[in-house]
Amino acid sequence: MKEAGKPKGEPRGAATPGLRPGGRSARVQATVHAAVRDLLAMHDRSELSVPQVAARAGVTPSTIYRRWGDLQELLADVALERLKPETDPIDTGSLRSDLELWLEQYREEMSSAPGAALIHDVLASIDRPLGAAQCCTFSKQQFAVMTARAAARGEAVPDLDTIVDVCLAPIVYRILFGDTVPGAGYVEGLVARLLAGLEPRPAR
Amino acid sequence: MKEAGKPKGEPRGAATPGLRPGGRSARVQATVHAAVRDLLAMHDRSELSVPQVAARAGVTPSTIYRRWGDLQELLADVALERLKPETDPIDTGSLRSDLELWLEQYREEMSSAPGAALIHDVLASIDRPLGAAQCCTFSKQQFAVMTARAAARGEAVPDLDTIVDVCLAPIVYRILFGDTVPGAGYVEGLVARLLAGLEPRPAR
DNA sequence: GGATAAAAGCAAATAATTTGCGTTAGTGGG
DNA sequence: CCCACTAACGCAAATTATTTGCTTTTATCC
Repeated sequence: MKEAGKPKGEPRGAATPGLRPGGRSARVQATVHAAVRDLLAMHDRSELSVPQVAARAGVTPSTIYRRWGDLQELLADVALERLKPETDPIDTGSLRSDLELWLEQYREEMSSAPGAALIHDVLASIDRPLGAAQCCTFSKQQFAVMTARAAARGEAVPDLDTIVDVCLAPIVYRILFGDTVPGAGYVEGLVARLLAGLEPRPAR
Repeated sequence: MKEAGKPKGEPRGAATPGLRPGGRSARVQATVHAAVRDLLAMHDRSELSVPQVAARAGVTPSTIYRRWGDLQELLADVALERLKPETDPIDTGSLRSDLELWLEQYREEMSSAPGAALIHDVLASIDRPLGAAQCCTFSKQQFAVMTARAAARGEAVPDLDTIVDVCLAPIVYRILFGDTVPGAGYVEGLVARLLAGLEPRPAR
């Protein structure tokens, strides 16, 4: 029996944000995250357990349980951090190629087994569907940078939600549901569809 | 430690298909499925455990472990069955309204907490990403029925993959990633976007 | 009907998770 | 700078979940 979901007394924080930004707490978090990354890189994820992570991180299992709740939450936390973009999207001079480049790179990365695992981990978090939302926010922020630049150049730009719907969602959907794997030229088609709907002003 | 993923000796089957279609095996499967559904309807999913399901189903836990592996696999199996459409999509006379009706119903159902949980459960299955693919296949089969009817009426019909990309993927994406929740009129917009790309080629 | 083997039951062994309590170490007030 | 305060950690016992070896039941095929 895990724990009821209703009257939870907030024992576990979101881990990343500041519970006690200070020394030890942050140190433990970093160590545990590193341990997860290492173990994930070495063994198969089916042989990953909380006690194992704890041992490698040099903390007791109860520390992890108290702070993250269970393995899924911990994995989601780690995955979210890895999904956070570290740099702004490359500026190629046009929205079309900016999008094509970024989306193609995203597709490439998330089509791989480890990439898909990241998305799965983020989605698996039960107590915190916030993680998935944040993951989506990351992408939208990247799109926002691109459209801002495009708008500054005088290009007509689509809505952020529309970019997500037309270009990002299909990629993610196909990865998650293992539908026909997107091949070369797929991303170009999505972007073309997005930009084709620009001048004609679709209802929204 | 769960079990390695590579050299698995096929101890657990896909559960639903025929390992031993006959009497007892099928009976146990039905009982266990029912137990999961009942418990899921009663308590919160955080207080759902294999031993609990076993107790309610009147089987020993080891039976469940041997057959499904773990709780996630079992939940995925149950969810997949519930996601299987039991009837053909309603024939309203046009592809546009057929799609609008079906997608709106899908959106409505999967936006709810229990609906979203079904999708999550299907995706959570590790040993069997096939479940998710099958889930996608269900939807495509529904679309196939609609487009076949439309084609018989002489309507121009889009590709199945295109329907998934343009109409289904955005809905699922928004549900999973908790992005801005789709409101009224959302589905109509998606279908409009899909069908807009059909006849009016001249648009330039 | 009887041989065969898959699937289930049972129970002991192992591993994971929870929990109470004492200890360590950031944080804020004097 | 020192002290009180408390969040977060460590430790270990208690609980619960999972695995596993072996036996028994029961479909399935001759």
